[in-house]
Amino acid sequence: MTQVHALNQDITLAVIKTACSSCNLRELCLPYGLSLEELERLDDLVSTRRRIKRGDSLYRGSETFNAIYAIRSGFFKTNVLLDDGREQVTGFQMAGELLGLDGISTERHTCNAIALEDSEICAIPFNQLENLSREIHALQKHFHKVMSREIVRDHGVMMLLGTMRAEERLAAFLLNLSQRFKARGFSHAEFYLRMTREEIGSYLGLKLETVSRVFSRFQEEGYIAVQQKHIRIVDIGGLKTLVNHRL
Amino acid sequence: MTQVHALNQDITLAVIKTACSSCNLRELCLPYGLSLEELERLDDLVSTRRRIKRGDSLYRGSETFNAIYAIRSGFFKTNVLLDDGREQVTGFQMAGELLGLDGISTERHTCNAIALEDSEICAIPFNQLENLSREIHALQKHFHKVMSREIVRDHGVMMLLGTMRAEERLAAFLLNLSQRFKARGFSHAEFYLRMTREEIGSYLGLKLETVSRVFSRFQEEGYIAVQQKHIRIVDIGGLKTLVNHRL
DNA sequence: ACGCCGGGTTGACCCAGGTCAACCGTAAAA
DNA sequence: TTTTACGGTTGACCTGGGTCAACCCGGCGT
Repeated sequence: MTQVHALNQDITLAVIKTACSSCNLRELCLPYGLSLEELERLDDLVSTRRRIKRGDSLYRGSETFNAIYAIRSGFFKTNVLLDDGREQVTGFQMAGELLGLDGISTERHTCNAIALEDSEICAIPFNQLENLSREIHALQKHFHKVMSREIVRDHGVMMLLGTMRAEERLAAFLLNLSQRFKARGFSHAEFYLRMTREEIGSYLGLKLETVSRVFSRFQEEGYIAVQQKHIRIVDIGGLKTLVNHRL
Repeated sequence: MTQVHALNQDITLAVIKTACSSCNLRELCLPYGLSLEELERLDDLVSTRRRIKRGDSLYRGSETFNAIYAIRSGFFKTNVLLDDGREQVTGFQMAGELLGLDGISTERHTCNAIALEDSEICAIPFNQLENLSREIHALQKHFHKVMSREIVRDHGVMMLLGTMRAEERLAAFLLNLSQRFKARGFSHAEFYLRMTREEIGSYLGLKLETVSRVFSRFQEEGYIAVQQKHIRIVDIGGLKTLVNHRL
């Protein structure tokens, strides 16, 4: 069993060995703003690339932390579980985004990262990243910005959870996804949701039935066309209006 | 007018000139884990100390970012405003905690930091902090941990806003304050709330009336004694039970 | 081809917490 | 000392979204 697993890993490593310097996500990801020479030094550091199958976890809460992860392809959710079983999805992450920043503070992960589709990740040993970022100013600067961006993003979610009604939350959610797909060169108007209604609900502080109902209402009112996980945004301006102006 | 202001600042600076190395918050704050020699280098960096009067803001959203702030004494809230006037309080900060980390990502502040009582802060120019943290390994490490801790904290708030009922939120809120006061050497069982019911409500995604009612109910049920802003926790175990076990 | 199952939709009903409004207490202003 | 104003409390009522339950649909395993 262990042997088979190890074998699989070797094959996996061989297949997807790819460098930051040739990764088309480098402008979204950690290498942003680095010179070619600096990029190569980062390459040396990112030795481990790994596939994660849909439903498997990249890491789990309470595991010891020693690396952060960049998503090469695929889609993840992070969640936190309460003793009594309640789940809070704390984020959805897509290609070019970093996972695991939560683990730095206590040197243990504080949430679970679960692949919502077959994914590939690059593991970046954190100690080495700290070492390198002491030498490469641009890397240090960018890493700090990435961490800070995460904090700002979380404040946005707090705003959403604390002051918005269901329709506003879902409109904001769709607009956010749309904008992120667009930044990755995909259509901003048409995409597949990788997560279930229940996961969306957990993220937005709503029940799955409410998510479903609001999607239906959005469709009736001509904002979007939904069919299961397929979303087409028909009236993006309408959604934007929904978010900011209380009815 | 400007002259008077400048004069006041001079006096202020003279009065509260104090070094990190002799600050009794150093174990909670940025200097954590530094050697004496390292501490002195950090001292050089923290040149500006400033008083903020109750109600005044330390910084406002969209101001350009160039320093982070350590609270020497006092109490702050941070908030974000929506176009239509809705406010979301994103956090309450007390002595030894850092403010302004949100500004790193875009080099502009993304929220307002407002003093809830007369306070004193130390401004730490961020560029210089980055420079120094490239030289002092322990400083770099600790700064990363502080940023990460902020992310973890925000996940906690998301959990609270996304899955908890009003009583659970308020119990969690009181326990959190209690624990932070304790860490600063104050009573963990008896303290003054620096914020209004409305601000608590905004932070917890509740209306001020609900906050008031739940406090009254907690009092009836013997968990706490409230009188206006004065809180005494009578049954800390009871509150803890409330948080984790859905009734 | 069929049945199963997990995810999604929809309806009927309910309740936690929001809303609106009256009133109170304390602390600063006059 | 009195006045005023702001924060807090409490009550009556309302409603958005939760709950419970039935049903639907599409993909997968047999």
